[in-house]
Amino acid sequence: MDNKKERIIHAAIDVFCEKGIEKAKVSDIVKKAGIAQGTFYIYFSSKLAVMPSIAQVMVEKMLVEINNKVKNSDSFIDQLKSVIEAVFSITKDFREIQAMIYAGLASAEFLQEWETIYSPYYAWMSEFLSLAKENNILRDTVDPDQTAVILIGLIESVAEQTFLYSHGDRDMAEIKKNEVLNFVLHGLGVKF
Amino acid sequence: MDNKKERIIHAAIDVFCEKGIEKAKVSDIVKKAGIAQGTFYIYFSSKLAVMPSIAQVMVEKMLVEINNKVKNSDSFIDQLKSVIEAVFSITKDFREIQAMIYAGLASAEFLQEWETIYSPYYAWMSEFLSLAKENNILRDTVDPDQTAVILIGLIESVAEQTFLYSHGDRDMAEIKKNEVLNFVLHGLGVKF
Amino acid sequence: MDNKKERIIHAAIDVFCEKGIEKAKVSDIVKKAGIAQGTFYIYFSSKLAVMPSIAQVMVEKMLVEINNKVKNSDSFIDQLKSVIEAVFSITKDFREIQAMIYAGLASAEFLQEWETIYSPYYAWMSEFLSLAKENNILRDTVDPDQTAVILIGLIESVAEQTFLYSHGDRDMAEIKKNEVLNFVLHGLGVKF
Amino acid sequence: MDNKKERIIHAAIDVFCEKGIEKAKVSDIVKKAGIAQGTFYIYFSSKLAVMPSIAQVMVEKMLVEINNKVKNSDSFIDQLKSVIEAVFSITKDFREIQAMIYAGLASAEFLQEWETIYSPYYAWMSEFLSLAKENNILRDTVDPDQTAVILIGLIESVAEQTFLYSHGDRDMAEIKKNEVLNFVLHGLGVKF
DNA sequence: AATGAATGAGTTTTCATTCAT
DNA sequence: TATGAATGAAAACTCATTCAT
Repeated sequence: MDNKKERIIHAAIDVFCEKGIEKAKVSDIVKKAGIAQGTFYIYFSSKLAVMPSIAQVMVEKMLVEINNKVKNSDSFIDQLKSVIEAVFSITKDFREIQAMIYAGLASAEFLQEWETIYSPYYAWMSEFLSLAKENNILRDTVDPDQTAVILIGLIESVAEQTFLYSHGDRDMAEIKKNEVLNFVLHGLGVKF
Repeated sequence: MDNKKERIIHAAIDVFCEKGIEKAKVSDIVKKAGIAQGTFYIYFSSKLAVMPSIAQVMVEKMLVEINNKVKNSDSFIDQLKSVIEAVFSITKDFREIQAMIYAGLASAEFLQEWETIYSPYYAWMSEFLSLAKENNILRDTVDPDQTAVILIGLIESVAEQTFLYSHGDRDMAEIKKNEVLNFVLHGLGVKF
Repeated sequence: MDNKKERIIHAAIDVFCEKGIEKAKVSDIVKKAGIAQGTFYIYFSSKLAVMPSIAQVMVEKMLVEINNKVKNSDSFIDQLKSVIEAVFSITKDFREIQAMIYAGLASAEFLQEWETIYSPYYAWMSEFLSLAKENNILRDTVDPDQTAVILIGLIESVAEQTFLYSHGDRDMAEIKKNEVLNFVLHGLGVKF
Repeated sequence: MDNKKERIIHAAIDVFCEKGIEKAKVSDIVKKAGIAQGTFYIYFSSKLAVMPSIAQVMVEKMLVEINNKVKNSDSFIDQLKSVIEAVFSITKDFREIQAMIYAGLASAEFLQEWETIYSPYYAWMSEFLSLAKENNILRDTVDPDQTAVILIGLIESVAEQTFLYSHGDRDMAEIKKNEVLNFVLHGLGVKF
């Protein structure tokens, strides 16, 4: 059943979060998933081969979080705030996973896959900017596709940096988010 | 000789680039460095303990590249262009290492060290912005420290994305750099 | 259907030829046989339990080949030539299987079975010699049963050696066959 | 030290003899050799990779046994008897190893090696026959190289068959040896 | 009878680290 | 300092066999 594959992926995410990248073992994953060691290898050829599936889940989580936070009725600025909130929130919970995925990219035998997996995320952001541009809220020179990449990279990297160095300092996160919002608003040339 | 330590660090960089974080072995590193297995442990207490040294080298490389490209006599915009050039250039050559360092950060233990290592990089950028702000080139609301983090994250992440997905497409890099420059100029509220 | 059992045996022969004894898996056999993993165990109690059936098939092949080649109307020498031809021919095609069966013998459990399986082969050869002896063609001291073992061992081992070390060299096979024939004729004390 | 490699090879021979092919484990071998598990892999890349070394030792054992038994002062017939004794003796003690080596040959990635390893054995036998031929003891048509192969194959295969099917029956071995001797004397056309 | 996903004990294999030289 | 063979605990991975369907 595909149920088993799901369980492996989610167990893998949990274990990586708890134990960190280096110390996570397949045996931990299967224990958490409640399956036999051998079953793991029916679904994934090796420990590394789970990564694309994890990335997929992370993208899904991100899109769900964004959709939960961003209300169509809100103003563009509020929507942007919500996007930043969403990215910070997911990054806080899954910072290690994100780092692991980046590292996984490096040793990629999967490059083609990664593009496919991430495209919905970039596509959403691009669409979000397109809409705003059509509504004449952004400067004319904004290219939605290019800017989507910039926005995602910018927000994620600041979020990572935030939760990496300021464990528990809640104010710091708020300050960072505000600073990001402010910079992005100017970067996009948002008309108030 | 300190020469040996250097050789270990550079061999480690090479091996991590080639094999990725999971598969790099101490035996590969020492082979490449041309030293004995045991010698490694004279200079580094463990395999992970090389990481800070690698990060250090990367930061140095980055600052050297920036100092080579950025001329004090240039206008702020040209200097910014040069910074972007520098970051893209280093990222192109050492993308895997950057990813690895991010992942290495995750398995912490060294957190304190990391901040010390990276601070010259952030400090340079902050100083760069401070100077521009004093010269009234930027919008008043720019906070140099905060914005340094934003700028570095933004440029690096786009650079990574560029070289990860568009192997060899030279035009793509140019387009991305321009787009980044444009966005940053607006984000900083640069007065032309 | 008994058809399935046949398919398993022949698939097993193929797989053992291709992969060798150590690396052959039940999963390979069932894949080749086009049946489910579990079905294997309906027909054979374990992986090793196929071996006797394989040996049986090999003996049958050998006897069929001999019966095809050896004509009753031929002279003894021509019949002997044909026997050598037959053994060389089968060995050429199934060298790996023969070796595997020898190895399989080692892990016994089935010793009794093996004797039963091989006896028709030895019996044929013994009968062949008995007839010649009755016709006064062989030296008086030939013991048909003992000599059958000698003859089979002799021909098979040279054939194996031939096809193992002289891949594709057709002349070599002819030379070896002639040498074997010559030696055996003297060994049997054949009266011309 | 090369001492370790030796110990692994001899432990491997012991274990294969005791446990049979299928059931021998690397862990058994290292236990018997008195070394660590990992040490095995310094000297041999896998369990199968020990085989050529084992074959080498077997050839050496055989030549030592032959040299012990065959006295130059003996008549050719007595020398031949001693050769048969030697081959039967070694086969009795290491039948499983021989079978394993044959099977190993089948899955050969080592074919080239095997020829080199076995050549001293064939060379000895060829030289043995050459000498007898020069002394006019054999029929003129004997080709020493070809006949060496025939002789070795003949004696070994009967010996294997003997110890496989007549466990403990000492008389049977004697009968077989006599029969082989007799057949070979005729085959070689030995002049009494 | 047939299936094939699941099992998990058993094995191989790895590799960071040590230590006698 | 430098060496590199040796270690062995720890991990990955295999695969014959079972069993619910």
